[in-house]
Amino acid sequence: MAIEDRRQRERLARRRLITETARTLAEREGWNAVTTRRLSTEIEYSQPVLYKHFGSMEDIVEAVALEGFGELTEALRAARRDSPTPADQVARVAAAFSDFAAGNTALYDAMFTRSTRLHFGGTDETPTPLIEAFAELREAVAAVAGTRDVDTLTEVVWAALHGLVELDRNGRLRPGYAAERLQLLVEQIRGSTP
Amino acid sequence: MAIEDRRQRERLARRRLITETARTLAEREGWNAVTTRRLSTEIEYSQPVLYKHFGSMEDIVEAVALEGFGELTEALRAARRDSPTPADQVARVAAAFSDFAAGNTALYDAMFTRSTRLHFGGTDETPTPLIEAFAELREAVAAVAGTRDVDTLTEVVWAALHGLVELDRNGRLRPGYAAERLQLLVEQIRGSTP
DNA sequence: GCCCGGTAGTTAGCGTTGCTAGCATTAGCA
DNA sequence: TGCTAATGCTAGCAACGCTAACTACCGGGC
Repeated sequence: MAIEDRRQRERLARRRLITETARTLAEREGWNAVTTRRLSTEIEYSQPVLYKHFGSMEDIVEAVALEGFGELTEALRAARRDSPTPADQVARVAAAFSDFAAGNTALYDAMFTRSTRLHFGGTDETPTPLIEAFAELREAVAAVAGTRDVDTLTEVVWAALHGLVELDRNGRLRPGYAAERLQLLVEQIRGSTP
Repeated sequence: MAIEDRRQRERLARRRLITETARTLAEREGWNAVTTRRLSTEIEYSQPVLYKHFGSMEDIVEAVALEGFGELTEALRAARRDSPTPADQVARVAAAFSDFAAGNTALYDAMFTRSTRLHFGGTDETPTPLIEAFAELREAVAAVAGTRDVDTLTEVVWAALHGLVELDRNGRLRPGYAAERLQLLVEQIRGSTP
């Protein structure tokens, strides 16, 4: 069985090679540059090899997106951990979210605009990385929610953060005021929390 | 010169025929169905005719998006006009925004995710429909802003509304709770306004 | 040690995409 | 009536996602 193990190891390694190459290529030249041909030459294999690992180009983006949600979770968790008081968590986590988006443009794109199939609720199971990232924000929000419904409030904050990122990215907001917007948003959420 | 007038009228009519066909086709079958070939057969002209009016497919989407911003402005204006008190405008306008997005899926897509080139600030002039739509929301927000900076607050609300629409649309939020989210958002913005 | 089956990986190609060069045809003015 | 210019078409290019069909090779059975 050792031989089968080695094969599976190699398969996994190549799968990771594909997603990592796709990601770095996207980060460097944008997702439009990530074509099956370009990606295959970049990994020094022929095109059909991609399809041994993924059903379609979209599946590759989805794999990258999932990886991104894992990293986002880590970033939010670290921000929460480093907060001096629970009430500060929202501000820290919000900033971490914003920084993550700014520092991983293409990755964020894969996570939030490029992958249509990563759903939340519904019948089919939600991918755990998605749940975990959301849960981190929820914890931060819960500390200042007061009488407000935590789930709803978290969704609103989540949406507001995403909206800010996306509109800012597309030049739909005044440049140079990102920090002010983020601060104002956090103030609205914190309300009169100590 | 009457002949030249007629020609220009015809050109304009065909230009509108293109954008309207693109829009209805997108609304019916999604933007993926709007290819240059499909669109050209739909308007009963050959492909190159499209390029006599627009530089690229993206330009067509942009034209549709601009039209959409005009209609959005109208919708927000009407919502504001029908508000019983100025303090109610935010809620009405927010609902109008949400309804607009729900009722014009493809159009909203063209406006907010499909058109990358419609910028706000910066050196080049911002398209007026964009300014006007934003201004309507700004008026509504101003009525409850209090000591908060109106521009920043408007941008935050604008972003939150967009984020809610987009995440909801992609199944990233709990289905069936859109109204609650919207209400909670408005409450945060209104604060303790009478 | 030799053959044989399954896997790995390739080449070549299909249908479709956005976009364009270059040719007809028609309309308007002299 | 004949010339010019605009109008609109056919045909085709390069690149796209994806797949069929073939070769080479590795590993286990006699």
